[in-house]
Order: sequence, then structure tokens, then C-alpha cells
Amino acid sequence: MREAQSAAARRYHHGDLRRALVDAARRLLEAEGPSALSLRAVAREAGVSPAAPYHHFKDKAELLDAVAQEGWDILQTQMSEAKQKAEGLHQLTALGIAYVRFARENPALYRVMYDAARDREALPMDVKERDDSAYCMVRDTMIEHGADPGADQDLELATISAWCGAHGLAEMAGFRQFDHMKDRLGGEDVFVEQVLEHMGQFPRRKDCG
Amino acid sequence: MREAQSAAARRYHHGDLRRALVDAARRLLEAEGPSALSLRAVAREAGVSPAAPYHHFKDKAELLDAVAQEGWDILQTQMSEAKQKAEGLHQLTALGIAYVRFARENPALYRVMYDAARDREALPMDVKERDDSAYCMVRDTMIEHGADPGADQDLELATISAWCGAHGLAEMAGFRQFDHMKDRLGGEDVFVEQVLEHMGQFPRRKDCG
DNA sequence: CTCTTATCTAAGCGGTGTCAAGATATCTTT
DNA sequence: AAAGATATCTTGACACCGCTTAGATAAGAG
Repeated sequence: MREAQSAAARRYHHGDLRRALVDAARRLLEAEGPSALSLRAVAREAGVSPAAPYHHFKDKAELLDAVAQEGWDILQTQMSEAKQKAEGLHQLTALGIAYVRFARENPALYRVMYDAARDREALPMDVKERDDSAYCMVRDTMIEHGADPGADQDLELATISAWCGAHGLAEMAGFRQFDHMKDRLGGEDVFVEQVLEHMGQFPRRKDCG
Repeated sequence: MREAQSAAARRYHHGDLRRALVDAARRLLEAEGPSALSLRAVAREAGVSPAAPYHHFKDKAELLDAVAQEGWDILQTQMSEAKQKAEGLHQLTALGIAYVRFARENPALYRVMYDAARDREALPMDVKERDDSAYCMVRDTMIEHGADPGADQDLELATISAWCGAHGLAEMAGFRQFDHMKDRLGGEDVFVEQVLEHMGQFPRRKDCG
């Protein structure tokens, strides 16, 4: 047995089992979905006994936290890249598109990320507090494109509402009820873009175009 | 044993075990949270054997679906009431406030509702398709207050973006990162209201008030 | 080379979702 | 009312789960 493992993985002392466990978890998550992500399955995938993970994580939640953290890191990277590629006013929308795209391309991972957040009733500090965090990136982009940095309260509220909109859309975008709309617009990507662009301007009135 | 049960519940043939199971599930959900909501615990709470539920529900997911459905019904009722109590332009915000309030007052139930939705990648038909559904209520309210009912596509996109914003806020509003903002504004209720009102108008620019 | 510590395994606890078989109550038909 | 059919519930079991304890083994320190 254990043919599939590297020499390092085969040893009694693994080398970096923590790393291997997180990788195994992400592999399982992608292949089988969140419901298949049991501690025992992860240990199996990594080729160790069911109790081994407890030497590296306090409990299952802590393993999932580590997986979630990697998800947030990737998301922040992709948002940053998207902003750099975009120009002018479109940068804000580009951030939203990158956010939703990540969620749609990694639905299981995104679910783990927010399951953890809901449990601890908070986003990871990396995401909300750090200067180069995704949240701050959204806020700063708003400032760069005309939001008043002096209007502290308004700015924060606007940032929150943007984040909420993106998260809501990330979860809704996969729902089948919107298939008709996606088809009409030419795919889910366009759908997402259109909803994001409508977010700053509903309800659109007859008298304002 | 079984002292706590009614005469109807005590009988071998229960009378309406299906009803009793859903009630038991909601009781457990409120008291212990979503993680305590096992089929066996529900059966225990209802005073029947662990296998009894299988005569009324195909599996655990189907029980949770029934619980979720009751949640959606309550939510729709509360949104409808909120709209009737409000006046003019404020009706749309009132719908959002009612939505988020429901989610914040029934966090476990709200979670069950969206867990089910995520699993089947769709909102219940009751919520999205029926003429008196919550979704249609939002759309109709937009029309009543000036949205162009002819602009089919815009109207649908605006409705979706509103729904996404409300859902996103419902999930974020409990996060501790926003405590500071809630305090500054005078409580979570005001916070929610303010974020909702910002949703139609970000990014707020220096040059437009 | 020994001792200590970190890491892993083995075995087991109580819990879970689910199913098959059997018991019991209600309904239907006569 | 009796008999058979059907719906409902229980018992017992299986495989899996998270987690703990105790013991085996490897790596590093002295």
C-alpha cells in the first residue's frame, strides 16, 4: 500500500504532515465536495492513521480553518491581479467579477471559507483588517475613483454594501432559477457582470434612463 | 418514560408524526443550533425511534427541506407585513430590513434554508416563481416606485442585485468586525438600515453629495 | 549512546445516517 | 364482526464519523 506517496510521505515521521493534510483536504474538496470532507477521509487521502491529524490540528474545525485560509489568500491574490489589469472606473467592477468568479470556480472551497466565518461570526483578520486585504482593496478603489475619503462613515458603509452584494451574488449566481437570464445575456459571466453593474443603481427609474 | 408527550404523541401510531418531527427539529434548532440537528436527535425529541422518520421523509435532507420551507413561509409573511406597514419609497428598504431582521433573529433557521438551497442550487419555487413570492414582491415594489416595467431585463437584474445585497448583508450583519460601526450608528438595526440605503448608490462621490 | 520529545498507530468510545426485518395498529373488504 | 391488507413504528445492525487514550517509533539533544 501507499504506492502513490512520495518518499517523504512514506516515512513514519512524515516531514510536513500538516501541509500534506491541507493539500489532501483540498484535493478531496475539489473531487468530492464539502460533504466528503471528513477528518478520517483526509487522513486516508494523506496516507496516515485517523488520529494523526490531531498532532497538527486541535480538531476538525482547525483543519478546515487552514483550508479556508488558503482560499482567502488565493481570492485576495486574484482580486489584486484583476484590479491591476483593469482601468479607471471599471476597477471596482473588476474586483467584484474576480470575487464572484473565484466563488463560482471553487464552490466547495468558498463554502468552507464562509462556513468557518459563520461559525466564528467573523471574517479572518487577513481579509478585513490588513492594509492589503481584500476588504481594504475595495475601499481604497472606491477612494481612487471619487469616493470622499473624509466621509468616513459613508465610505465604510459603501464598502460593506459592495462586499455584501458580491457575496450575495456569488451564492446566487449558481442557482438554476437564473439560467434563463444567463442564456439571454450570453452566459454566466455576462450575467454576473450585469448584476454587479446594476448594484450601484437600483431601482432604475423610467425618468432617469 | 415519554411523560412529556401528548396523548396523540404517545400512541403507537402517532397521528401526525411528520408534523411533530418538523416541530421537534425547529425546537432543537432554536435551542442547540444547526450542528445539533441530527435525525436521531430529532426522533428523540419527538419521542420515537431513530428509524421512524424514514416513514415520512426519504432521508435527512428531506426533513431539513421541510424545516427550510417553513422558514421561507415565515420570511415571506414578515416581508409582506413590513411592506404594508411602510409607505412610499421606503417600502423597498422596509422589505430589505424585514429580510435581514428575519435572518438575524433566526440565524440557525436561515442557515438551514440556504444550506438546502445551496445543495440543490436553487431557491424554492415558492420563493422565486409564485406571483406572491418574496422575490416577486421585491420586483413589484420596484415597479410601483418608478422602475420601468417594460425594461424587462433591467428590472430582473435590479431585483436580483437587491436580493443578493440583502442576503449578503444578512450573513455579514452578525460579524464582529462591524461591531464598531454598529456602536457608532446606535445598534445593529440602524447599521442594517444604513447599509441597505447605501446599496443603491455606491460609490458615493464627492461631486454628488 | 542514552534520554527526551515529537510524531505516528492501534484500539475504542459514543455518536451519526441508513437499512432490513419484524411487531403493531389502523383501514378495507367482506 | 372477522380477515386480510396496509401503514406505521421498533429493534437491531452496519459502516462511518470526531475524538481520546495508550503505546510504538523515529528524530534530535546531551
